Amino acid sequence: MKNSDKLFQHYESAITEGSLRTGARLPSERQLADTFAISRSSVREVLQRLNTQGLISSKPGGGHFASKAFRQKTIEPLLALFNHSPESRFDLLEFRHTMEGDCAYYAALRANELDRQALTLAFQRMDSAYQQNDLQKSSDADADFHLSIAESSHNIVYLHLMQSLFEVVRSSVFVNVSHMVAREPRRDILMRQHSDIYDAIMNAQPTTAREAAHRHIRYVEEVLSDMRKEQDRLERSERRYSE
Amino acid sequence: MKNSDKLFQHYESAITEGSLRTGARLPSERQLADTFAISRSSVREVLQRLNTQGLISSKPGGGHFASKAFRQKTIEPLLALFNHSPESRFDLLEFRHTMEGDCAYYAALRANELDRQALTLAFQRMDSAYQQNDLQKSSDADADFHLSIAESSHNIVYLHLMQSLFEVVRSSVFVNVSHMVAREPRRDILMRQHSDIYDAIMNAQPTTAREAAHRHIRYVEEVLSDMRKEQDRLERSERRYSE
DNA sequence: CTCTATTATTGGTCAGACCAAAATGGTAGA
DNA sequence: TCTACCATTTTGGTCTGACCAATAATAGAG
Repeated sequence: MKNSDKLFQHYESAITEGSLRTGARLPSERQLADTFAISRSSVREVLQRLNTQGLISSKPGGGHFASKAFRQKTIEPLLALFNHSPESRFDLLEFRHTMEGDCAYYAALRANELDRQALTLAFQRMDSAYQQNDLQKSSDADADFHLSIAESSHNIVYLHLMQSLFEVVRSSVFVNVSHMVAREPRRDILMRQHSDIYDAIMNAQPTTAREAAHRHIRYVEEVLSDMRKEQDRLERSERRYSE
Repeated sequence: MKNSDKLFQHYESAITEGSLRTGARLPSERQLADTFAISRSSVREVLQRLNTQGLISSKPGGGHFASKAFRQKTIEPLLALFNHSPESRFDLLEFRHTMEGDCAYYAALRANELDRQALTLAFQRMDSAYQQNDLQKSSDADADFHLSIAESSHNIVYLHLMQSLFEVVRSSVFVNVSHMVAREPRRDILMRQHSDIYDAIMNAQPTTAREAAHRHIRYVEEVLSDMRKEQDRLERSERRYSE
């Protein structure tokens, strides 16, 4: 156990446990170095670590201050990716194109009676959510529907990945379905596509199911691409006005 | 924007996006300080930050390495699954069947000159490893080859998942290639399949590449299935003797 | 007492040094 | 030819002392 770790641990627990109230100022770097009997360089490295964990914030010339103790859970790797390279969203869709197709294929091939019941339930919930025009509920039900398909595929890897992906999608505003269904024609088209996938699986037609899933993802891809262009235009016009 | 942030950002994205492979070694602190024109202290503070984010791990006297813990998190639950329900290995192969096909497809579609060079290098290394009959080296080179394909696909999600999967494969004894290549005819067949994929990508024939990849995975599936039956027989006979 | 200008303190950065662990390379021996 | 061992170099970890710019504290002028 390194000596500097003692300092880190001390303040980590002090802040997360609340014994250091938010906004409280830490001793100066030189003082910390003195009291903990380590060099200032080491102190600074510890402070940097606390900083990246969001436990403190630093002001040049001012000091280091305990900040809100919310410890951000380690970011989901894929999510981290999305946050600072937005174009990767289309990479995700490209991958979903691959995956959802085969997933639906295997689901149509293997779904048993229990799977069919669960799938039907998810489908009906999604249908009513769409008709109620409840964006949040629609989005959740949509995810549930796709997850049910993954479960019906009886392949643990597909299920696991689908869960992870929707975790990402849920927290990524852009890819979220809720923005797509705002316009009615889109909503109907989407629902029709879902219905196609559902029917193919229930009728045990693997190839048809795969094709329906492909069509679905391709459409989502198109809509998102359109939305992106729209947003770009919007931003450009805003820039024009602010100049 | 601090100057040292450039360094942080550089390696943060490099690791999350996968352009730095798991376990890859970063330049030494002194060298980083030199190339980024900042002091070694600042470099160290950045490295500490990367460290607390779990992006790198450091060994005294050794170096700083792109951490595998990061990617493992995506797949951790999957890994646990593998260990105590062996039949899920075939689920993994089923998924690879889906993924590697399209991955090769996009690689053939998009590989640029740099990708081709890397791919060629990986292919040659794998070839010589197979011929030397070095099981460990073959297995590593095999993974490298498939990773190079994922890189050539220019899709971050594919790359990320492929890396994660091989992390699993590496730690799962069974699916490891090394057990397959023990028999010479299999080795030759595998190498021939790899060669097919390689050629298709280099000749920019997406559909051919996808089919070659499918054949490859299907063969792996068969071999593993045979090996499993063999092992079952072995265990049964052992039980007979021990009774 | 208020406002301002000076001073001290603080974080941010740098350069140079030393240590111990680890990797490297070469050499002697089998 | 290959292997085991040792010396050298490289690397991360730590320390010291210095300088700058932003901030906070203080003293002095009004």
